[in-house]
Amino acid sequence: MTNQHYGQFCGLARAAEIVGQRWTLLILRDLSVGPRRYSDLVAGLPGIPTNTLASRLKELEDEGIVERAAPAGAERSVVYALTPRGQELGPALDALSRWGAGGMRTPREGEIVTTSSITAALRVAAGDGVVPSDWDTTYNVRVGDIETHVVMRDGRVTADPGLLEDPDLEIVAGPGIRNLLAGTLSPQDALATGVVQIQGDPALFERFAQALHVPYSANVAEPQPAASAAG
Amino acid sequence: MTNQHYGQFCGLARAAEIVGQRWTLLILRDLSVGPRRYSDLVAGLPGIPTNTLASRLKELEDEGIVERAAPAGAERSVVYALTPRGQELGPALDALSRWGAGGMRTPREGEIVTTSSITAALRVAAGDGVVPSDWDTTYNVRVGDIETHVVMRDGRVTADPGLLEDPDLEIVAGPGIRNLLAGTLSPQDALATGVVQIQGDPALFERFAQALHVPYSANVAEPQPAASAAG
DNA sequence: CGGAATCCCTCAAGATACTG
DNA sequence: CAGTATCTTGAGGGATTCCG
Repeated sequence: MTNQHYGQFCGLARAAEIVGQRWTLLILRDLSVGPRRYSDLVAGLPGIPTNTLASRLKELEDEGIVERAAPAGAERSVVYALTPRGQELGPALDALSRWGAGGMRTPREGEIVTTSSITAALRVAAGDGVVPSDWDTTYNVRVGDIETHVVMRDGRVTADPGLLEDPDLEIVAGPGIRNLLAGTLSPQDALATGVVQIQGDPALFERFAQALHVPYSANVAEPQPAASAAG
Repeated sequence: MTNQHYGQFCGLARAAEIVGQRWTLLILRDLSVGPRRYSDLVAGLPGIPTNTLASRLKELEDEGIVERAAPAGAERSVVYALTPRGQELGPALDALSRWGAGGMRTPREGEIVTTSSITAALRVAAGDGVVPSDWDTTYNVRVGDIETHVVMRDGRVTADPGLLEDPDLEIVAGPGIRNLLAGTLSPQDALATGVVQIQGDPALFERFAQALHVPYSANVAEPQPAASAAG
């Protein structure tokens, strides 16, 4: 029983045997953004032991979920990518992300964001990725020292790591940008309070907030509030 | 770091901290079928250590995902149920179930099915649960010694544990019924090969197969085939 | 330098017994 | 019935070393 078998002929049990392994969901999240080298994964998953990462990658490869791209020719870097079977996990990862996002309020002590986490969050926030086809807007989004960009074009919205050369709008924020995307903070208030700073047309910022949404669950129990009458 | 914190302000990471715990997904699956007593859970999760179950239930209660129903009056049995926040996990559990089901072929050595696993699978197989509103059909479904029933009525299809008194169709099968629901085995072949036995109108059996579908991934890598030229 | 394998240690989880 | 107590095991955390 190496890999946590539950002994049940059940789709959820089979899924749990894989995504229930520590770090696996985050590895899959990073790979869902795009192919990554081993060192990229190490950098994007602070705290992961290198042997655990190596084990997970091997297991996922054995399961047909991840593939190693052979270091062809002068390229001396092994690249890991999701297989088609791995990509089929997308809807499940999205659903889990939404659920988890719905329960997020403020970052816990020491919690960080990574390029992959922001990019994945923006993609999930884009939902089906459909926007009005006459939108043609590019955004650079910086959260802390993380750099990503969003493009709305041809009726689609996409999010990817890195910055664009000459975006229509520059957005700089902290993790509090989550409240904007959750709808608990209006674009106007986000700017007025300084939670988000922009450089460019504020109308494009409203468009940004209009196209991207993360859930906000009303059913979250607050962990031990001050003993008096809590909201 | 008791409960596997990943240190990332990310919905998926937060979700992983909960559903990544061993047994948690299966506990949630069982509770998603309906409220359960401690002993029900123990019985439905063969192999779970009782202290692990107790820990999980406590953690899930602390997270606001599960609630203990107080043993009111003469009832001396504690009942666990999903909170609204726990029910919000439904789409994620369904997505994971579908993905896992897509990778299932035949049961591994010793794998079993449980009442909750079958019931949950039938619910997932029902998709959005919509059927033609003129269908009014009841089924008893036995898989091994597991007893469940399916009702199609008022345009909805539901699945629940236990048997009905006088169903329109009795279905008896093994885990191979999965191939019927996956579409890799026709209702006719299922009957002809004896994979499924029915008692009642075969047309109702075709309706059953028509309304319930589990995924079947074409992208599954078969585990270590004979060493020669593998697909 | 990127991509791991190895070592050691801790703690979560497995197994079983026992109690309110 | 609903857990707690105790002991054991092994996966995973952390650092270092090795290899190509």
